[in-house]
Amino acid sequence: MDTIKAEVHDILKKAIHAAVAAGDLSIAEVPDIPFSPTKTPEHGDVATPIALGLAKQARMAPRKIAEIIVAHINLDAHPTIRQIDIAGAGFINIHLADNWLHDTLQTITEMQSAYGTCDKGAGKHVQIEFVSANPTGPLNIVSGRAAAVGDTLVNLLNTIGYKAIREFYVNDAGGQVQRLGESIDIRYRQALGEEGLEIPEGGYQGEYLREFGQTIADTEGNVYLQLGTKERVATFRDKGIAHILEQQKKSLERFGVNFDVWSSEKAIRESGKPEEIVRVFRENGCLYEAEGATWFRMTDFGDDKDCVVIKSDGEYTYFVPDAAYHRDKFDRGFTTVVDLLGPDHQGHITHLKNLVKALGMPDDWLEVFIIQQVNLVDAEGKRSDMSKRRGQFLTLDDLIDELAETVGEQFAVDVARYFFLMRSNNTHLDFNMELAVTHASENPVFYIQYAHARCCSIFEQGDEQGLAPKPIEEVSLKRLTEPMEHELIRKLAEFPSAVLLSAEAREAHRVVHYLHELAGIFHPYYNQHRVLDPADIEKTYARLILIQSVQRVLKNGLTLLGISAPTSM
RNA sequence: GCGCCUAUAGCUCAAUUGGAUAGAGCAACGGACUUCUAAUCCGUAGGUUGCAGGUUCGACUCCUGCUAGGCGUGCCA
Repeated sequence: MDTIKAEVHDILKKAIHAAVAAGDLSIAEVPDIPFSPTKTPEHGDVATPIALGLAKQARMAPRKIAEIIVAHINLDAHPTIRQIDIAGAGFINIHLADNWLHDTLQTITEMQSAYGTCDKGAGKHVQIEFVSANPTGPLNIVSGRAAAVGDTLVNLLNTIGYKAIREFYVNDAGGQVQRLGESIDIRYRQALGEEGLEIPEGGYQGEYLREFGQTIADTEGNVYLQLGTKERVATFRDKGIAHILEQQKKSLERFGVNFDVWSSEKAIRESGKPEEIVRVFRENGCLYEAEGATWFRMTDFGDDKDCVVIKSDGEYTYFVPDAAYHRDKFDRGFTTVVDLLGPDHQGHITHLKNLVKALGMPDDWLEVFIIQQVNLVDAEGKRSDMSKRRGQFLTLDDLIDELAETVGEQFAVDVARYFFLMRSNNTHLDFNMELAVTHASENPVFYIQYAHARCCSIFEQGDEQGLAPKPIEEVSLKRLTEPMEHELIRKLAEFPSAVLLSAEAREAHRVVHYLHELAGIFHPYYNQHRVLDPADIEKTYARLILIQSVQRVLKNGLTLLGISAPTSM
């Protein structure tokens, strides 16, 4: 598709230049030629609104311009183009010759799992940082959504030629983990029978810490009571971080997400980089002292308030290690860095960008996206709130457990990933547990998987009937004459550009929709036309090639999303 | 108060970044299994794209002002 588009692009450009040279068209310069979607077959295979765009410059009616451009195309010289129409307000609709369709099938057959890849991002290194949940509790559902999106984005970027990695930033330093230590301390002492204790304000109430405290008490007894409070809390903090991080890793692995790099905030703080960052900020005049603290001039970057970077007690606020961490990313040589943040970090985006700017990194080097919140919706459609602090929330593991009860472990992961990926990043996602569990069979993910399974089933049946696929060279693809076959191949040809668009926009949901559309053409085709037809062997072989291609694209697409492609259902 | 996000069919969401008649899935209604898997298909119905202006050949998309909801908002990350 991309090569054919390039070819058509070239032909149109030459035609416009020829029209200008001949004096038929008077325009200062030829803009880039855009392509518009062709929603119906009548609009051809490739369409462009270029004539509409030139109307103002050329001071001519769009349809007239389209006619002039088309008049300068010699159809005989371009066998790939079967027919050119001018339609609507002045759209140029191009119908391609059938051998283009055959070339598409040829390409898919040759490339197999590589179909959809390109080298657009060759030589560029991208880091995607996502999840990065505090090591203070089990991963919640928003983290699950971020995990699915980040994981898929990395797949997409690698597919279009980037070298992309998954990175998790562990916030294992600072106030939050301090309160984790304090909370575990309370639970531990409670487990040993101490009474009148309460989790302090801002601490973690969750049941998981009660269990953890109990486990420590059971296995190690009261040895920690001999330590001073400060030392004991610090010990529990470190034990807690290690324990919870391990749980988080397990959850992510179960969800099919494997990070390439785990970074530690503690390590960053101890690396000397924060001091260096502060020095640079100070030298650049970004800092000043007030009220016993050190402030960063966010207002110099257009923000309405300055921010404290060093507290009056001498500790850094999160801005310093965050800036140092991004400096670290830059020093590691990434051409682009993508941060996927949770919904409660919206205000942090501009701060982060300002800090990075103050460190002299290019404006477009850092991309920040918010993965919006996930609302759990119950049977009545009522939204339930999630608060980690209050300890009432559904974890990613709970979600998969619950789905697995009905559809099994593998499909549970598939369904959860699909749900998380089906919406654009910054829309709030309503996750209807009841629907996902009780109406599992109506879930859209099965629609796509079922299409794949049906393809597999055809080959199984074919084998039994002695109708195994033949090599494409020995098949007469001209036998694919049905309009639906034409439509199917057009959709297959779109796959690489769907992947490219999705990756460049950092929007994984586009691939989901693409696959759903592909399945939406395949199922009706399957219903109306028999592939295996012993009465017409030639047609059967041609259709088997088509089905192989559909199966291949479905599988490649599902693999990008981390969703399985079952051979039977 | 200020900043960011969101508002599209009864519900949940798309719309290739300004293009042709705004599309899917649920839910509703009516049909199709002696034929490669009915987790499927075919059909019907459903809209002033929150409101009011503006920009232009053309607006769900961009600009301004409203309205409603969510998140955030100087020593948490």
